Amino acid sequence: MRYDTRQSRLVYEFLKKNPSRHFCADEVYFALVNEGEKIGRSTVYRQLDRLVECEKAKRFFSGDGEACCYQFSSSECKNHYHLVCSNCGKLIHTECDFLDRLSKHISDSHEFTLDTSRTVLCGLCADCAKEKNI
Amino acid sequence: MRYDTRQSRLVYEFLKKNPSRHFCADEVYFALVNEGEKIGRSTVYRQLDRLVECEKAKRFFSGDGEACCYQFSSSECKNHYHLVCSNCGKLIHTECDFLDRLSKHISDSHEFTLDTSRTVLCGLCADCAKEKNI
DNA sequence: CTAAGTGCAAAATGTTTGCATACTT
DNA sequence: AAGTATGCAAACATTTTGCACTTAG
Repeated sequence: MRYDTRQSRLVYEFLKKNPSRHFCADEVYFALVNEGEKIGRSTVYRQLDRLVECEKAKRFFSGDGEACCYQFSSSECKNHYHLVCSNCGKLIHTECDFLDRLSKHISDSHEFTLDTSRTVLCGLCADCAKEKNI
Repeated sequence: MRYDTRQSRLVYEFLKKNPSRHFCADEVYFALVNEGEKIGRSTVYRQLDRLVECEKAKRFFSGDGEACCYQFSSSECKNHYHLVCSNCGKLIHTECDFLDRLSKHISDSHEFTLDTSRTVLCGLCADCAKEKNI
C-alpha cells in the first residue's frame, strides 16, 4: 500500500503546477526548499520514481547528457507525442494524426513497436530556431 | 589542429568494428583494456566527445537513466532515423520516406525543426516484442 | 619547438541505499 | 500495532578537470 504523505503531495503538486515545464530532481528539491518546505533530497528522488511508475510523471533525458528530467503527465500523455527543444528544454505535447500514422507505419514496415510515452522528438522550437538564425 | 594518436585510433576503430552496437564509455574503456591496450579512462571520454563532435559517433541515452551511450556513425546517419529497442538496446538505422515526411510535417504544422541526428525513436524491436508476448 | 593529447588522481554531478526515526493506516 | 515513508549521511556511478608529462606535427 502507498501512504499519502505531506512530501508525496508536495512533489506531485509541484509538477502539476508547472505542467509545461520539466525539472531535474534537484530543481524540484531546491524549488521546494526555497518555498520553505521541509523535504529531503532522497524523498524527492523516491517520490519522482513513484510518480513515473504510476504514470503521473514522465521521465526523459533532455538531449546532451544532463540529468534526467521529470514532468507532470496526465493519462492523456500515453497517446500523444512529445517534442523537446534541445536549446531551451521546452517540452511540447502534441496530438497529431500524422504522428499516429507514424506509429502504424513503423510497426508495419520496420517491425518495430514504437513506445510513444518514451519517445521524445528532439529539435529546435520556433523561438530558438529564430534566435539561432539571427 | 587535431592530432592523430594511438588512443584516438583505438577508440574510433573499436566503435567502427561494432557498428550495430552501442557502448557506454566504460564499456569502451574496459574492452580496450581487456584487449591489452594501454589507455586512460579520461582519454576514452575525451575521444568519444571528439567523435561525437565530428559526427563519427552518435551519442544517446538509452531509455531508463543508464549511462550515456556511443555508437559508430557514418556520415549517412545525418539523414536517416534511429530506432532503439528499450529492451535489448539494439539500434536500428532506417532510411525511410515516411520519416522524411515526418520532418516536413513537424516543421510545417508544429513550428518545430526536428533534429534527426539527435532524435531516437524508442520502442521494442521485433525479437523483444515476440519475447515479451510469450 | 609548439600545440595537442595523455593519464592520473581529485572533484564534481547525479542518484541510490542503509538505517534509525516518524508518520499513515 | 504493522507497514510504509522520511531524512540523513555514506556509497555509488558517471563524467569532468587540473596538471605535469608525452607525443604529433
